[in-house]
Amino acid sequence: MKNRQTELPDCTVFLLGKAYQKAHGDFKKQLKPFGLTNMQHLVLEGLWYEEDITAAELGKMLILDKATLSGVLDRMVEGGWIIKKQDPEDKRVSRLSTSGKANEKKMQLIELRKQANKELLAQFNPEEQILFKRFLKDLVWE
Amino acid sequence: MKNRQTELPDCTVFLLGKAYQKAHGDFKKQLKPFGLTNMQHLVLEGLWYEEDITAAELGKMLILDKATLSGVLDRMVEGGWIIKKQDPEDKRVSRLSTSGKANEKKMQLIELRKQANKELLAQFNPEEQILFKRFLKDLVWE
DNA sequence: TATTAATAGTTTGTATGCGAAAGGAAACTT
DNA sequence: AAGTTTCCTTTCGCATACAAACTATTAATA
Repeated sequence: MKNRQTELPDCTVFLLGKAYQKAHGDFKKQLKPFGLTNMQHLVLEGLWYEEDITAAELGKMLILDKATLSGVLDRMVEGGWIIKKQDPEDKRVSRLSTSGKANEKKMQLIELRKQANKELLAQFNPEEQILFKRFLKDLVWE
Repeated sequence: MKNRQTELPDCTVFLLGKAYQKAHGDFKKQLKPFGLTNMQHLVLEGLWYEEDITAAELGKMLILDKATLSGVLDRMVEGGWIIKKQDPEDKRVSRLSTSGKANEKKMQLIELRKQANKELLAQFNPEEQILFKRFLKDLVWE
């Protein structure tokens, strides 16, 4: 990663991708001991933020394609991280909740994310951190 | 995309991923008429920057895993975008070059990327643009 | 020089990511 | 109530990503 950017075109899309790649990779390593992927951790955070929601609602919250989410949820049910129940009111709907196994590690996993974010931004001063996050939010939500 | 971030944890890794997802998706749409994926476009840019390099060198330039690159290059050879030749000096090495079909569209494709970047950053003023790019570079290259 | 180590690429397996189409269910229309 | 539309989700196909194992080849060294 010591390859100076003199070698590369001044492309923000590229930079954004590589910055994400790095942040994603770093967090991935920290999650490995737990047997969770980044996506699975994100789903847990989403469900802890709002329990018993539908897959569609979760997808909206996390800005995830329903097609992507479908497979992720299946693997998480298999892995015993979440529970998926058909809504009795509306049979189209899957209601999602976290498992006991997941909840046992809740504090630990949330702390892990906080730490990862702190480390990611450690090289910036507080004002820069605020600014950077503002930029990202502006990009995501126009 | 009107889902305000009040719904989401203050997670920079997440924001970075979503900002990338959006930038990537926007550019993807613009590339579709050309029959190129974002990755394939990136490879062409890399080869126009430095022709006749090896897959390993390209991977280093673009910060790409060799396993990922291997498949991408295969599909690009199939699609007639690049030419892959075994190096006569070192039989392990593949030397890469762009095809005539690719070179015909070179100016157009480079312009497309420049436009995409301009649009991505359009909501920021010049100072903010510089700052944002600096932040990203700092993240990627520490 | 025979052996070992390092390098370049491919392959395999798992997990995203998304477009498109399909399936099932509920809501709406006439 | 039959027909249409809309909604939630899954499935399929293709394209990244990356770890790990493997092949082929070259370099290093004992």
